[in-house]
Amino acid sequence: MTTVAPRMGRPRSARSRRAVLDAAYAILIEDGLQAFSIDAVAVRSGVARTTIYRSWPSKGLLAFESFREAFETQLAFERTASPEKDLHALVASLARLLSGPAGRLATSVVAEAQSDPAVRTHFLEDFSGPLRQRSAVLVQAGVDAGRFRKDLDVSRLLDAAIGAVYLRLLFGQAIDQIWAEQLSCTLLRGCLLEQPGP
Amino acid sequence: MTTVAPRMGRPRSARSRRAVLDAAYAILIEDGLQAFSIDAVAVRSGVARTTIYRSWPSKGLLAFESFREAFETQLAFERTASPEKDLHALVASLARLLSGPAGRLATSVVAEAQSDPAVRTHFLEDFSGPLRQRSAVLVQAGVDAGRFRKDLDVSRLLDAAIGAVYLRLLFGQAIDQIWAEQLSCTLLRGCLLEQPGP
DNA sequence: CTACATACGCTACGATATGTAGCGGATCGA
DNA sequence: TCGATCCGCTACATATCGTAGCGTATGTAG
Repeated sequence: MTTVAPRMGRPRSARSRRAVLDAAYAILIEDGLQAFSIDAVAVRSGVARTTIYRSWPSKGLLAFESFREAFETQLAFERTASPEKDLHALVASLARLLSGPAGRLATSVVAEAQSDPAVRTHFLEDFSGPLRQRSAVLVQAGVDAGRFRKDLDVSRLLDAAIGAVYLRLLFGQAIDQIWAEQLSCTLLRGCLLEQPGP
Repeated sequence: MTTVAPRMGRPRSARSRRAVLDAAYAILIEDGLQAFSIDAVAVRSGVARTTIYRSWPSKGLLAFESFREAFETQLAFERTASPEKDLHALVASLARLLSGPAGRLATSVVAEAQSDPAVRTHFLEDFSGPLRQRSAVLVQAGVDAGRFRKDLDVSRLLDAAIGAVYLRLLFGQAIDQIWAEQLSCTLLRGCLLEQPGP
């Protein structure tokens, strides 16, 4: 990706960088992964193709950086007095975010990751991992507070929650708030100590 | 895909068809999606490139048909006296199947589906849909038998179960039987009427 | 202010893949 | 045998990739 190390000579153009990322975003949103190529980004951004190659070694990593910008991880990691509500809010905000432009970018990145190991690595380490970590803390707090089962497998719960969202995303099915609520409810029943009434 | 309508004249060569599908399978398994192209399949199979185009309009649909063959849907849809065990068995068999070659093919197909609507449609209608339908019947049987909550949202439960498996698959994490057991346990706690002891 | 290091835009090139067209010969059903 | 269709082959046009080299622009260090 972009090197952070200080360099000599002329620095990279911030305007070009912006133009490229904006063009990549627009193409992925408007025309989809199929229309996404370094060539297309070069034309749309007005930046020379060779210049793009200097900053991004592959279209996959360019897509990832565009995705990362769009996904300004403002998920609901707030911890309130109610772990149940926190989980509802977490799933709901994830669903809301991925039902928008960021979701479309995410599908492209995941697809690219299947043929580009570098994309997979960045996606896991720079994005999915930290996000999952914060989610785990939230759920674990519910366990520690005695509201969730002591032996709850937080990791599997997150596999299920996050996986469900991605599943619908990748298969082009709508992700609305009702669906999110239903999902978190279904998952939550597996977390609560008290049994819901008949 | 392959037309079923009876035709006049010389029929399509079964040997060529086999060689193409075998080559596609081998390339996807051994070298991955990145190395998968009509060209590569033509070289490996010994079948002319133009001949391949006559049967498969895109590499995505070729990958899908190869996947479909590999995934000889022998999942555990058996219905025993224990809905819990049935669900465990279902998740376990799905995990076992996708942890093998079929899983690698699946990632390729899902990736292709992100840029090829035809692949997505076929995947959903010819594969995922029917499979999900059968799974739903199994889970619903547990509800009807009074072993699962009456108000269980079967559809969301399947989103979670299937999504979790795909999530790990797409991100290259191991899918073993222990993981599958943990997953179905976590999900099941949300299905049982009786509360597990403390 | 000058010198240097690097980025930029441009052109060009070779490699690979896509998808189509047409030909002669092969192979099946009627 | 006849006709329809398929197969393998060659050829072609287009697209994308990734790299190299050139002259010029634009920063920073001294």
